[in-house]
Amino acid sequence: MALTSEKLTNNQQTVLDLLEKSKEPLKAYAILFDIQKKGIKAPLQVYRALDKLIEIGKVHKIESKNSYIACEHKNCDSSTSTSFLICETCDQVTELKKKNLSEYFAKQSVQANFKYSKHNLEIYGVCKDCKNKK
Amino acid sequence: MALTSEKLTNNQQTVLDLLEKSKEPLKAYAILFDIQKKGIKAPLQVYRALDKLIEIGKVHKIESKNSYIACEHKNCDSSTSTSFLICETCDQVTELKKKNLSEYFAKQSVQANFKYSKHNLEIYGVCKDCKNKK
DNA sequence: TTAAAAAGTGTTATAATATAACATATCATA
DNA sequence: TATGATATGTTATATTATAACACTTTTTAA
Repeated sequence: MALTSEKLTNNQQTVLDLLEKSKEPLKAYAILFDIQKKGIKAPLQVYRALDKLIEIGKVHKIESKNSYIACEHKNCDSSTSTSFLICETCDQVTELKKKNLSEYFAKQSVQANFKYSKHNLEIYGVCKDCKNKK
Repeated sequence: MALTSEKLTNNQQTVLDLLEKSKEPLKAYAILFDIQKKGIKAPLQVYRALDKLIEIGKVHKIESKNSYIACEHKNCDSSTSTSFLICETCDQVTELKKKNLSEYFAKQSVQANFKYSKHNLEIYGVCKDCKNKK
């Protein structure tokens, strides 16, 4: 079965729905707090749902913030690489398409005699909206 | 006073010495365990030393591994950006020089109308040594 | 179709990572 | 030498994440 049409369980769908509604990345315990009304009571239920969603590429983890965000790309079927623009002012996160970047990193890696497999990139700065507000 | 000649305190020097001896990145509690014989007894003492060492650019954090590594570059005076090659086989980490990468990311950011400030890049793959061992 | 395998659930407990708060000490420097 | 900044030692606690186990549901394939 294609990953993109994979059927989610209730817990997985509940967590994904919340992340897709959110403008910012959410922390696991913030997710837990928000969905307790839907019968999810324990951290493990959240972490297990997140693990699966990450595995199928619907959710990404932002490592430097211990936060999770729904993938913005339609039909994303991969959890391998992630690239983000993170606004230091408003915490909004934008996901970069990764094809060019992956190719660039693969090239850079070759120079170090290193076989590229995947990457996480977190770029910090000021987003469009916050630049304009100044 | 130039950052590169900044005098370290005993705790800071003890933590830095350990990280510089290590082939791999170390976790905070692993550092604590290793230096308890030197009078450091509590996690906070380690975290405070790490905070300072990171601030002056002598140590970097590898976010996806919650681990810390001594900077390989002489006279590194900045904690802003980091770029690593991380071997999935042996856990060795190589730090990439960041100038080219920073310029590249700054350019990529402009396209998204985003003002680049700094980045963390973690590239996973197989290092030279592990490729050869196969 | 049904038995076996795989995946998911609910729950309690606990591990691993990191910071708060506060009293005291050290050090640079004016 | 006092004063302000930085660091220290300590206890307690917050935050993030996983282990273990019994049970249920779904998928697969004989």
